[in-house]
Order: sequence, then C-alpha cells, then structure tokens
Amino acid sequence: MPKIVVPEDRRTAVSEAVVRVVRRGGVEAATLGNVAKEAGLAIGSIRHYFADHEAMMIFTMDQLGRRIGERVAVRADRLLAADTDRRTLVEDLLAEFLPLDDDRRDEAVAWLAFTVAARTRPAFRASADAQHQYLRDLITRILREAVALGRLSEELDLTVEAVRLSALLDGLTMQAVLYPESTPPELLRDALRRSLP
Amino acid sequence: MPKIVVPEDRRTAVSEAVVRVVRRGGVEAATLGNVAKEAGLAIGSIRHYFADHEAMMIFTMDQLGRRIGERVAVRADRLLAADTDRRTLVEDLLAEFLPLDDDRRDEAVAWLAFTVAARTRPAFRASADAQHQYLRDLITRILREAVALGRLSEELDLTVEAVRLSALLDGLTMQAVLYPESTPPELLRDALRRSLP
DNA sequence: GCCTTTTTGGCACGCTCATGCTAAATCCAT
DNA sequence: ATGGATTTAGCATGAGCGTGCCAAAAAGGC
Repeated sequence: MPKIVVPEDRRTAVSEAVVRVVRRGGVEAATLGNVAKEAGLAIGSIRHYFADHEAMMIFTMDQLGRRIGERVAVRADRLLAADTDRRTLVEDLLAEFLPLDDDRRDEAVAWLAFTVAARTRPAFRASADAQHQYLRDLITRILREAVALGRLSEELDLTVEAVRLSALLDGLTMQAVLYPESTPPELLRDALRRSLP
Repeated sequence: MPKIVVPEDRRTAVSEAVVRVVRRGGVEAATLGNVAKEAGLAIGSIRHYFADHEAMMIFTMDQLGRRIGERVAVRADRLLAADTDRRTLVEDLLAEFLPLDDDRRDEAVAWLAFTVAARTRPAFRASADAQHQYLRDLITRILREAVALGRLSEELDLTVEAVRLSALLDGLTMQAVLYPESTPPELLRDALRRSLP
C-alpha cells in the first residue's frame, strides 16, 4: 500500500498561503506561482490538489467564510445561554466580525478582496452571498430576541435595523482594512458600541 | 494650422469608458483593448492621450472622486445657507454619497473597485486617501456645527461619531453595490435616517 | 528491498496584455 | 487645394499567466 495522506490538510495549507498572498497583493496576485512560493511548494504540487486555479480560489474563500462563521458561532452559543450581561455579549458577538487584532485584520483584508471580486466573478458569488445573508440573519435573530425580552421597543423596524448594523460592520471593517492608520481597534469598538440600539 | 482639439475632453470621454468597463468587469477588466472598444476608439488613440495604462487609470480615479466631491459640494453650500429644516439637509447631504439611483450606483461600483485596488496599488492611494479624508472631515465639520448650534450634546465624541457615520455610508454603499437585490434605495435611506445622532 | 501509488518537478503551448516603433489617415487654417 | 501637425491604426516584442502532458522522485506497507 502507498503513502497515506490527508489531502484536506494540504489543501488547507495551500489556501492559507492564498490568504497571505491576497492580503499582501490582492486577488490578482494569487497566481499559482506566487501561491506556490508562499506555501513553499512547487506549482505542480498545488495543481495536484486542485483541479483548477479557480477551484483553489473557491476553496480558499469557502474556508475563509467558514472560519469566520465558526468563530462567531462560539460566541453565539454563549449568547443563547446568557446568564451574564446580555448587552456586553451582543457587543462582543458583533465585535467578533471586526478586525480588532492582526489575525482578524488579515482575514478581513482577504475577505474584502474576495467579496469585491465576487461582484464580477460568478464562481465567488455563492460564498459571498451566503456570508452576507448569514450576518444579516444573525443580527435580525438577536434583535428579535431582544424585542421578545422587552429590551427593545416593538416599534423598531428590524429589517432596517439589521441593514444598519450589518452595514456598519462592513463599513468599519472596510475602513480598518483600507485606512488602518486612521482607524485603530479602539475606535472600531467605540463606534460599534455607540451604534447599538 | 492643424486640427484644434481639447485633449481634456478626449481624456474625459476615455475615463468615462473606463468607469463603464470597471463597473461591468472590475478593475482588471479595464485593459486598453476593452476600454478602446467601449469608447469606440482604437487602442492607438487612447495611447495618444495617456502616457501609460496607469496614467489612464489614475486620471479616471481622480475624476471620479472629483465628480462625487463636486456633487456633494453643491449640497454642502446649501447647508451652510440653511434657512429650511437643517436636519433634512444633513440627511440629504450624506445621502448624496449613497447610490440611490442608477447613476450614483454605477459610480459607487467603480469607486469601490478602485479603492479596494488602491490598497495594493500605490498609484491609487492618493486619490483614495483624499476622498476618505474629505468625507470624514465633512462629517466632523457638520457635527461640530450642530454642537455649536446646541442641537447636539457637547458630550458627544465627534471623532467616534464621524467614524461611525462615514463607516455607515461606506457599508451601505458596499452592500448596495455587492447585494443590490437585498438593499433597495429606500432601505439605504431608512438606515441612514435611523443612524443620525 | 520491492512495487504501487502519491507527490513533485519541468517543459511547451496558447492566450492576453502593455508597450515601442512606424506608417497611414485625418483635419483645418491658410 | 495644400501643408504640417494631430490623430489613428497596425505590427512586433516580451512578459506573465493557466494548463495539458509526461516523467522523475519519494514514500511506506508488503
């Protein structure tokens, strides 16, 4: 019997290299050559694990979205079983989407590049749309719960409110990514706190 | 004497073609060939008016920023000489940044593509930074004036407030550009209105 | 130590792009 | 009409990309 390897691990390693390259030079820099160099592999190796350049990019985007989603899911679970101050938890939950540390900033940079590219690249649309829908739904669910608990006025238009908050998160992320010097993490957090209903 | 032509007009026409191409296919689609086809010109003609592909792109971005700035300036003047309801004017002013109609949506699509590209393309940075600074400064100025008029609490942290509002505008624009089906103009306007201090 | 599979490396092709250079076409005041 | 600059068009070049194809290399259970 031959070598026994988990291809998924390899693919993951490659996709992490893709993220680093995209972070540094944008999606158009994620050529097979650049990614191979970044991953310390040969082009041939990457091609062995991905049918296509496009497949590599899609896999990377999916995994990026999944990683972000999982991190938020942890907080969301804690929110459901909330015995402590609920407002802080909501803030923490939404803050999880913000690039408050270097790791999340790197993710956000890549994610922004991918989602913007998704506008004109059909292959990226599914991931982008799913992530966007997930965020809006999550916010809506939290708000609805808050209304049910009498913490929020019933007059509030939840649709508008969800758009408002998700747009705020997107905008803060965008500014943190594009103009990090004038948008330090504390400012992000303050702006978020000031915007909660 | 030979032909007398205003080169600026030609350059402007070309840059409008660039915007249309970018809107349709992203910055990477703005090749000389595509732009020439879109403008109804030959590649040679474009190259006669721009030293470089990069020069063409920079000119386009600058002009795009200028066009947006001018449109806002008109509203800003009206705000300074405000005899009518000031709150509506502020809302209108900020709404001018939102892609509420097709023209502005097209501009916003191209602008988003350019600013994101600016993160990794030094040549685009100047324009992107200038526009971003302009927006934050404008919002800060308006808020400061509102405080002076006693319409806003002096306790308000104007820095946070300006970041919050500019991020909201960016986020709303981004969602309108990337997910237009789930972000109609009325929703944009409602979200903005709900967020004014 | 061998054998089959996995993994890696390399070559060649076709495509697209920006660009340098040159020649043709266009145009208008004279 | 025509001259001389503007404007357009075309060709050649070189770089970078993804990909098809094939062969070398490694790797571990038998």
